[in-house]
Amino acid sequence: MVNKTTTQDKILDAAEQLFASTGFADTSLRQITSMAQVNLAAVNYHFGSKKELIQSVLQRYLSVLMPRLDQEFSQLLASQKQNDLTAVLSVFIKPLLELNKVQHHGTRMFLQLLGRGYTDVQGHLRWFFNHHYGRTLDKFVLLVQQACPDLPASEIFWRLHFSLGTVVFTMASNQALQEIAAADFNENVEIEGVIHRLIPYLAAGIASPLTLASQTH
Amino acid sequence: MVNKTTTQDKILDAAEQLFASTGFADTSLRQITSMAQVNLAAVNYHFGSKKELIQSVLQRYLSVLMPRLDQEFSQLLASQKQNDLTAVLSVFIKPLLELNKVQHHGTRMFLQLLGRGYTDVQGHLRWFFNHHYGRTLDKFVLLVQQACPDLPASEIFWRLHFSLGTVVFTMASNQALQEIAAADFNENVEIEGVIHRLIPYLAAGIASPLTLASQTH
DNA sequence: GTACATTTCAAACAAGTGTTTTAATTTAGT
DNA sequence: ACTAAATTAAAACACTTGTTTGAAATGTAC
Repeated sequence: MVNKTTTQDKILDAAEQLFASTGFADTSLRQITSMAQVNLAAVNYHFGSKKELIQSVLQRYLSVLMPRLDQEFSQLLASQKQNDLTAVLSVFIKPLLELNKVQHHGTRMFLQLLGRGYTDVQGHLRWFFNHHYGRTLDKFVLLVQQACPDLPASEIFWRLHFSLGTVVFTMASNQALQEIAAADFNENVEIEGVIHRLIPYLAAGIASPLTLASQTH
Repeated sequence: MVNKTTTQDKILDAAEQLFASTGFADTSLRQITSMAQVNLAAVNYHFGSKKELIQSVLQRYLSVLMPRLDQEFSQLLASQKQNDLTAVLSVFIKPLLELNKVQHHGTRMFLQLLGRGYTDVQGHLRWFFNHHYGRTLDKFVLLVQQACPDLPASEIFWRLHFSLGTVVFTMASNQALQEIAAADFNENVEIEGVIHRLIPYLAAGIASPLTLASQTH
């Protein structure tokens, strides 16, 4: 037997694709099982419920990505040299692009899914993520604080969430954006190109000087 | 008879609140009509369909906001002086905050709805917006281009969408963010405060210098 | 090959959805 | 006050959703 894909994997692959393009709420189990060419009941048999299927789809990527990120963060924290913001943000690039190895269109799909996960959110995904990977996130925040010693913690909080918005939104609507860019500017940017445009934008925003306005409000 | 609120308004008020907190897809007409204390069929009678109700909820704000913005943009375009980015972005502040006059928690609700509208999007809202307010949007893009003459149009395209992501995401999760900020930093920031933190962040990101990386990808 | 556990399958289930229908009621015009 | 239009009301409709059931099929160990 060559290259036997299990029922679980067929479901995960189909679900991933449909969730990314249609969202979690607007994708039915019947769509998923039909595309995966498995029986409807297989989802509940193998994953328990739709909610657990959603988590499994994300977990397939997160379980690879997050330990890698954690390791990179720890390494940067250990090296005592002064890290600038661009360097800290660039840590994401390699681990993210390596997701293409776990699945065919790994990076793009995963980021799009992550976008969906944060916007469709009813709560359980947010909890799931913080519960499993909160420690890793803390290391990242610490690195940003070290790179921006002049910014108060509250300001960094807001700016990191602003940045999260940029990333999440860009990735959730990545496909549409790339199509527009291709049509309007004859630009064929892969996901890698978007990431490289993103980092200087984010770095400039996060490190922007404190203004009088932002202090008095 | 004093202060008679029509059925339509009762529906709009309830729908607005539920859409903002639960999203469009996850809010049922029965929830809406029950909160509004009107008959279920009233939605289809007065608005035609759920889809049209969603558009009406947004339209109540957009029909006030967009003409005001359009006027401000035209005014800036007419004045021949060199506009810097912060000035262009600041144009949004006053018209946005004036939405509080059309409804009690106007600005916050509207921005949260707008966030939902762009993330839940199945397409019809995006079309609706571009169809009605595309011209106004073009003026804004022109102003940004004038403020950043060194940036190619394609780069501006990407950075404006990055910024859109920040705004949309921040507003969609505005309530949660304010609660966290209040708990962690003893900060009680109103919507106005968030906007004033947002503008320098966005301005710095949009105007960030071109790097080698962003040019070669 | 028999026995046991795992997996697949078709069908039904219970609950929820947006929408339509038909009749009752209220409102407005003359 | 009468008539006609606009609005409200309760009920049913047609459909989709996630989940469960119980029997058939498949795989595995002895």
